[in-house]
Amino acid sequence: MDKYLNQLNDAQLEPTIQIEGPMIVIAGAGSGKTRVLTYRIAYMMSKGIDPFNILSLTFTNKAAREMKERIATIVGASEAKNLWMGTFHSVFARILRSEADKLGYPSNFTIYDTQDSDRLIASIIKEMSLDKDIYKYKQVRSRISSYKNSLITVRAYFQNPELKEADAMARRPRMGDIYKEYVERCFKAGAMDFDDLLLKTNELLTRFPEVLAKYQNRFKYILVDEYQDTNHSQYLIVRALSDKFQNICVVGDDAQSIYAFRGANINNILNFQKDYDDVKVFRLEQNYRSTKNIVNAANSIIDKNQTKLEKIVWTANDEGEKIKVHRSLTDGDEGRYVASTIFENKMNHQLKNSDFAILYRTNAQSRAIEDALRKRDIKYRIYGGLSFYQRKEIKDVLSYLRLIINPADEEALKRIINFPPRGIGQTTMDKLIVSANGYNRTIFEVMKNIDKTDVKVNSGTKTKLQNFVTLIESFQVLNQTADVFELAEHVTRTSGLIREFNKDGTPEGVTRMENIEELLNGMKDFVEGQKEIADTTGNLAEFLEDVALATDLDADKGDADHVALMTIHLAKGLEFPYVFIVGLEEDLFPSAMSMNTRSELEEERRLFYVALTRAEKQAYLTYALSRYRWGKLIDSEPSRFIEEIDEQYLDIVTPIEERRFNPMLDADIFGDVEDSKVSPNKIRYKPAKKAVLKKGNSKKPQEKFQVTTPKNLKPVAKTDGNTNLFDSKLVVGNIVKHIRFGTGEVLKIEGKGADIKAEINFQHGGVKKLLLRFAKLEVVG
DNA sequence: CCCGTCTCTTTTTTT
DNA sequence: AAGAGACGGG
Repeated sequence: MDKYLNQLNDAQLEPTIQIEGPMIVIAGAGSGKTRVLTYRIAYMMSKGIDPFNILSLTFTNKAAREMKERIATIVGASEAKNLWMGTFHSVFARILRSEADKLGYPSNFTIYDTQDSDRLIASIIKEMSLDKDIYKYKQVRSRISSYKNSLITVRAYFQNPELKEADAMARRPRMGDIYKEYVERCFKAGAMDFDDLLLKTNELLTRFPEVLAKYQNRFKYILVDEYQDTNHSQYLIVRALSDKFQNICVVGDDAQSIYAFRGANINNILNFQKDYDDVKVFRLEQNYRSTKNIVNAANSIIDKNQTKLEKIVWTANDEGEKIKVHRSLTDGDEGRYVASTIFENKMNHQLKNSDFAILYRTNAQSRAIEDALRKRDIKYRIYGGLSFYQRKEIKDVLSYLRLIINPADEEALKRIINFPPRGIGQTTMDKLIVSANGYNRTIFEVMKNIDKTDVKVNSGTKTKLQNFVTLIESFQVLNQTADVFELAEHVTRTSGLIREFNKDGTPEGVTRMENIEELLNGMKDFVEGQKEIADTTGNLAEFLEDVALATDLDADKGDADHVALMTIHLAKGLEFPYVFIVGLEEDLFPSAMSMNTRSELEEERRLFYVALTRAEKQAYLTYALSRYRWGKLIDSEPSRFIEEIDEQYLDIVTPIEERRFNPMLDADIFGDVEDSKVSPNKIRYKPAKKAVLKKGNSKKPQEKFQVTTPKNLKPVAKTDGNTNLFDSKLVVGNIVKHIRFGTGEVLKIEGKGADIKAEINFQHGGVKKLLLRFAKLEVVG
């Protein structure tokens, strides 16, 4: 153990060997906090503390797994295995399963994901005949979510006139009724949503003192990582569990609090010292990750925030390169700049793809970057976005499995009862739902006992319903003997899913089949893996729970060498030698949704801080002057965050080739200016006085507006044939190739911006007008 | 009841 | 640009 402790500096060592009592470690970015947490747990175990008594809550399951592995190498795998480690959601889901009966839930309750919740809420709104434009299901869901995270139960809601008033003011007086119905329907379906996993844990610990005592005694030592991102519900769980022994160690960085949108309360960390007596406070301020330029630049940003704990992050590392700031004309150009910069860096410095990360504010931004990377043949992987388990075909398979272990699961049932099509339509479903609500039974029960109910359907439909029930029941029988993989294979074949996805030979159908195959392989791995672990049964319920709480980060297939693409939120806790932060534009980052209040803006700024501090050697900030958003090309202006960085740390680069003129685009952007329809000011271009744009670039931005008119331009010859022409320089006379129509000659180009059309005379198919935005054309001459 | 087509909305971030 | 809901023909 000593050999590990010797690796720590004094500031890190102190909290590592402080075992008893409440304590907080305020850990700046890159200050080695994971190492402190890891060694601290190992140290505790080396001092004889039973791992069964240690609960360690992390932000992702991946973080937990890695930490566990690391501890295993120090104290031995058999000991480390007994640690309780995981996210709030996964740890307490596990506890809830074993205590479920106390709350009236089955132990095999389903976990509803966001999509399930959305669908249920949407159908409730419909059943209640409410106006769906006023009661938007996503808004309703997030409202319900925030009630739950603040521990406002349905009863509490109705007891609080202020809440009712607030919803009534927002023109949603029925909010409470929807909430009530939603909670009841979840309960009846034997389902908990993400927020329930925390809310029900609180309920369990408050209503059953003996249960609370049991877990207090079990978890004598509690550690919470990323404490700045805990919400009220999580806060109360931690308080309750740590109340008896008060051995609570929280670690976090208020400057990296970025989850307020899902209820995280930064005050949890700011006020921790008031919550417990004699709190020991430790600060980790030396950054080991990044260069001086990066650390100092990040400090200069976070300085602009008012709400923060005082700390000084510093580094003994090299000065390093300045942060490069790059402007592009379009998001497509931005992608190409990133791709070519990665390409050059790899060549010049012998780097791997995995040395690079590209971070963005919104998932939608990945597309332009992907295109550029693909063209450069740079391997990449997208993290997050639509995760594997949320894809339609995967959710379909999983819904069958969910229904097998929990036939009450309403959302799973509704999803698959008519997929593949079985002739059970909406009309029948509506009747079933009404009846089920009337009898206070589940839909499945009503179907099963259809003759004893008041449901009026014709005999054909009745047979179809009975066949479906029989199908599911036959799966249930098989589940007694088969493992997850065998069962799922049988289900996909017998249910007709495979046939359904196979029937159209479209590329889309092929991808779907591949995904199902991947899912089955994953199940096989799961089954194999479970055989090696003694205390688990490897059953279907466990697989589904893993899947429901898996993050995309968890599913990392490891070894492949790829550039990482992800949102900044997902990048928290990670580090990369080279980091590109793209789309640094007003309304995008900071997001237009989050600049209305000071605190929202401060959260965006913390997000930027998180992004920048991921970089070890070099950071790039890029922005585009115009970008496609919801299908339209819109102008953007550089993010205020660029200006907020002390300019001594910046290097403004905008290479010549990236400033090349692009007739298709520029005809529109600049055409308006020349027509004087729009004053130059309205083109949201930073005025020259801004330091950011002045420096390092002899060509002043304003000059660009007078550069030229489209007709003066000679089209640049295309080199790579695959480019979508909208990004390129199509002119009259070009010979192009279309996937369906074959080759043809461009006769005319008309329209502006997103609506640019080309009239093309195809050899087969004659003259067509194509929207260049969509047409996949290749220039051949 | 099914399915294709059209229109409309929607996009911030995630366990 | 993609999904969800509405609509209408079969």
